[in-house]
Amino acid sequence: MPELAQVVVDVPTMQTNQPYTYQIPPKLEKQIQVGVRVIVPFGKGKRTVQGFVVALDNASQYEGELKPIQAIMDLQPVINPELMNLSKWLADTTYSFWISCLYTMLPNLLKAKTTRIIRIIDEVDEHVAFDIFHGRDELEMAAVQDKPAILSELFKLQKEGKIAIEYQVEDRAKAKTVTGIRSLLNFEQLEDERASLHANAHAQNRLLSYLQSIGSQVVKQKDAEHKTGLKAATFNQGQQKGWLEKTPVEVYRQPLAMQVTPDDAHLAAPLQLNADQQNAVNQINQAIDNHDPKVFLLQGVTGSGKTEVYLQSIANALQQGKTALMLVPEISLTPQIVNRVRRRFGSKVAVLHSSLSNGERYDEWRRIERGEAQVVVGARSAVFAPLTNLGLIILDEEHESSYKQDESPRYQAREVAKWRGKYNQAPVVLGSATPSLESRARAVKNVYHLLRLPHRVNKQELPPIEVVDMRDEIKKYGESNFSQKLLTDLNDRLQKNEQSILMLNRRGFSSFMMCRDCGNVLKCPNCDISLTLHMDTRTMKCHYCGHEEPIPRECPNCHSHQIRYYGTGTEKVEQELHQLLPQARIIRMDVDTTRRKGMHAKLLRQFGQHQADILLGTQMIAKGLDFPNVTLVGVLNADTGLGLPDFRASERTFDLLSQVSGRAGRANKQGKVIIQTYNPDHYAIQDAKTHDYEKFFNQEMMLRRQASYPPYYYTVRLMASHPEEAKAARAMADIYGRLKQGLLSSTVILGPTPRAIARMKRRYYYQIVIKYKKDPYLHQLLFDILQDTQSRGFKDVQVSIDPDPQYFM
DNA sequence: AGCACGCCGACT
DNA sequence: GTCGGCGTGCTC
Repeated sequence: MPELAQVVVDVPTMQTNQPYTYQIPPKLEKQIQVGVRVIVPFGKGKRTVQGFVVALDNASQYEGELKPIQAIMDLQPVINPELMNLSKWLADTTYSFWISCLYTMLPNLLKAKTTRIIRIIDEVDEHVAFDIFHGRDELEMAAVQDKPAILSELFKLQKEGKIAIEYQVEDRAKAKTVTGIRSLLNFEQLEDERASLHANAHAQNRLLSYLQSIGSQVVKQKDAEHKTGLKAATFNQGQQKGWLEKTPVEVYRQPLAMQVTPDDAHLAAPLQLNADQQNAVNQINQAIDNHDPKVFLLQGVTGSGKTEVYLQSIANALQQGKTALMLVPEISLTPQIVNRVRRRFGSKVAVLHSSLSNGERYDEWRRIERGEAQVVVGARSAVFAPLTNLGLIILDEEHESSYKQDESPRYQAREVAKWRGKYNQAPVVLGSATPSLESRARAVKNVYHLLRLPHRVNKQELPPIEVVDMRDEIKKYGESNFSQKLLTDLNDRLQKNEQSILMLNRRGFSSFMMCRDCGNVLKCPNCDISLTLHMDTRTMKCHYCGHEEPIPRECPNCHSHQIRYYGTGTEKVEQELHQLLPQARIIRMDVDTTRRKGMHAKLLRQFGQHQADILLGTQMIAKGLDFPNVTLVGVLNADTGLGLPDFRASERTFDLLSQVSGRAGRANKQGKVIIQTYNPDHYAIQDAKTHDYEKFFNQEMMLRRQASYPPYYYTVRLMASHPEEAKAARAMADIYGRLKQGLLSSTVILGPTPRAIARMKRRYYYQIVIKYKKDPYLHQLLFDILQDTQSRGFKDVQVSIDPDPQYFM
């Protein structure tokens, strides 16, 4: 029996980013396992924290006295051996805390909430008892946290021993329960009860029979009522008479209650594959069967039937007794795709949406963890789904930037998927119509295995794309979001009773209030950014810190009333469209109209049922939607992303236009795409127009090579922030010096420069970008820098490191 | 993070 | 002379 446990504690700092050794008390030694959560004393005082057991041991190098583990939170490990290994690798490669990585892999509910409670333990004077404690004998620390006067008073009382601070670690993970019943008597005893009943007590008589029929089982009371037709009151009588007892029964919450999970007997059959699809499935299946952790890049034009390839490969993995993980970008985690997987695999499927409540997410997670679901579909964080015996991992739309988490731990789900593939000896399939340059370049070098689906399943041509030069339009017809060409075609579709999709590209775009007299733009008081108008709440909001203020009636600078709203939001476009095409029925989809749970699905369903003629939306409508009656797709402003100081701007624009084009003419009707732009000659737009990925790839690779960007170079971004600009700049200059000295001369260090949005949440940001091919010193040096900046000499400076950043701005 | 220790300025 | 500010270091 091991006597010691190595525990990673929930204190996310660089200094505590290591396991601590604890004694295992004899009464806990049978229950303790690697991967369970524990409560341990940590530091001075009575402070306790949650932690994870990461190893069991018999000896420790630590000289001091070891404290004992106070309690175990889990009966079974919540982190299995694979995820334990993964968490360590994740912390190392993303420069983040081990504890943060462990929590990232689990549903939120397993993160403990610690509360500090102040309790009166001796006589205090009336002022304290009433003004601070409100007549009670305890108080939550959080209530007085930001009141320094009270805090210092409490501090004194603590010194005098009149109050004490208690720490409570509270486990929020609660299974949902309903009332269940269980018989307290055996068959004969129940029979005896029956003998003493009145002859007309039919209900009770029936209850007794029912109790006899269930034996010692626990049954949900609702089910029992349903089965017997008896009322709750009868069960209460039974309880009073001592026939039965009520006991909680654990149930899963019903996240998709509205959607039908088909009966496993009525699952949809696989579709017939074409030769290319069959070849892809064969190769993937072979890798599954041979435990070959190969990475496939499945490059297929929109409508080429990638999803069917995924589904049939998953089916094969299941047949081999293995499990499968399918990741899709959040934005395309639509009911359409989810239902398709459910129709094929029924109750074997677990879905991890971002829109699940914490409780629902916890329930789905437990279904996976207990092996009740063998197929998981989900967005980025589902890559940590606790599936065992993985046979296949799929990443759909692998080029999507949402696979990278933009806060610590800044992991790239694609890399995590590859790690798990290797660990499980399972193939990984990266699917895309427009692969990221990184992935395609690896396929060229045979690091990945390229599979192509060059033909659309219905043999239909890709829709013709027409590019409209908006500079000409404005000269001829004045300012409008709609070209004559687009209006004519929209009208035409209305006549034919066909549908259209309009997309407003919101990237690099802001809608703001500006004064026409003095040019003053309304800005956030905390951040270096203009406020955005939100009509739904009638406020101006800051997208970075959440600051909110009323819409001004006059300019705060010159008090002119000529303050107006600029920029194009979906709302404004919708209004304009109503004026231009009064007869058209429009559904608008953006963050405002889809915020409420289930609205996303509802709006899409309405559009699918042709309750509207035009679907107007932001990027969220570009992916994965498949409406057979849509024959026109319009992009109102194709190039707003091109102007951004971002080396992936062209790639993103090309992807977006290619994706959105795929929405037109999916069934047997010929579709058409109109792209409005101010940069009609840009290669990203021209190549999208001709559906020429290869040409775009070659052109973009050339530019990346010239400028030493990925995939030719790796990149890391360092950011430092401080409430005072000079302190942030100074810290960064310091870091620059250390990098310059410690790294190879072939490594390029850019900066330090203020970030594009230099001030956010009252802090100033500076950044450095490092470009390198291979630098053996980099990894350790970055860790050293993190360590040092979090201790001395860098007071209040926050430093963070972003490996392989998605944006440089 | 949260707490203690220890070193300097401004008060009873 | 002490009280309390904050910079520094440690938590098994």
